Amino acid sequence: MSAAVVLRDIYNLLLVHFGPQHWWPGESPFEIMVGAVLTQNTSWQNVEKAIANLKTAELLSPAVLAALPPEVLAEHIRPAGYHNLKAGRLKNLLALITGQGGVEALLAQPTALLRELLLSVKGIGPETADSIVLYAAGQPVFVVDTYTHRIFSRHGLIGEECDYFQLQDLFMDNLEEDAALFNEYHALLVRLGKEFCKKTKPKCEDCPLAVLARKNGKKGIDNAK
DNA sequence: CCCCAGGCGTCCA
DNA sequence: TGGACGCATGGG
Repeated sequence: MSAAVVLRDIYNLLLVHFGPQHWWPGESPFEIMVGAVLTQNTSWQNVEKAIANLKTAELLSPAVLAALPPEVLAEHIRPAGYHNLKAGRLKNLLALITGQGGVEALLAQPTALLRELLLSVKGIGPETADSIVLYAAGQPVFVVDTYTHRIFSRHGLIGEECDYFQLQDLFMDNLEEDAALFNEYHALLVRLGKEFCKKTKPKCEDCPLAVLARKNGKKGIDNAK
C-alpha cells in the first residue's frame, strides 16, 4: 500500500465521517496568529476565553497590543494558561510584525522565508509557525501536532520516533500541494484526536479509521521511517 | 484527587 | 541529540 493511497484513504474517511471543519476558528489573520500562540499545549476552550477578553477590551490589534505592557497583556490572557510566558511570546511576535511593516506585509512573504521569520521568534516553534503559514497566510505547509503523531503511531503507520519534520515530509511528499487540502486534513486530524485518540482514553474500537487496519494490516506506510 | 490540553525553551548528560 | 522539566489555567 503506497503512502499516497493510505493518506488519501484516511482523508476521505475523515471527511465523510466528520464533514468539513471550517478552520481556523478565527476572524482575521492577526487573530489566528494570536490564537496559534495561545493554544500551545492548551485546550482551545481556554484560548477562546482569552481571545474573548482581548476583544471585549478592544485590544486585539497589533498596534494596541504592541503598546500594552506585558503584565497587562498577561492578565487578559490568563485563562489560556502560561500567561506570563505567552505574553512575552506574543510581544516577540508583535516585534516581528512591526519590523516587517505589518501583518499583511509579513504574511505576503514567500513561504520559506515566512517560515524562517516566524521560527526566528523566541516562543514560536515548528507547529506554531506552520499554523500561521497555513491558516493565517493561506500558504501550503502541512501542520503536524501531537494528535497527528499519536493517531498515526497508534495505527502502526509510523514509528514512535518519527519526528516533526519526517511526519511533515510524509504528508507533503505524498499529497498534492494544496493549502485547502492541508487546511482540512489537519483540522480533521485534530477533530479525530479530540474525540477518539486522547492520551489516556483512546476509543480505538469506535475510531472511524478502524477499517484501515483490515485493509492495510500492520505494514505501516512504505516511506515512513 | 487525578490527568490532560491544537508547544516551546532550557538544562544537562 | 535527546530526555526531563517548568510554564498555568480550566475541564473531565
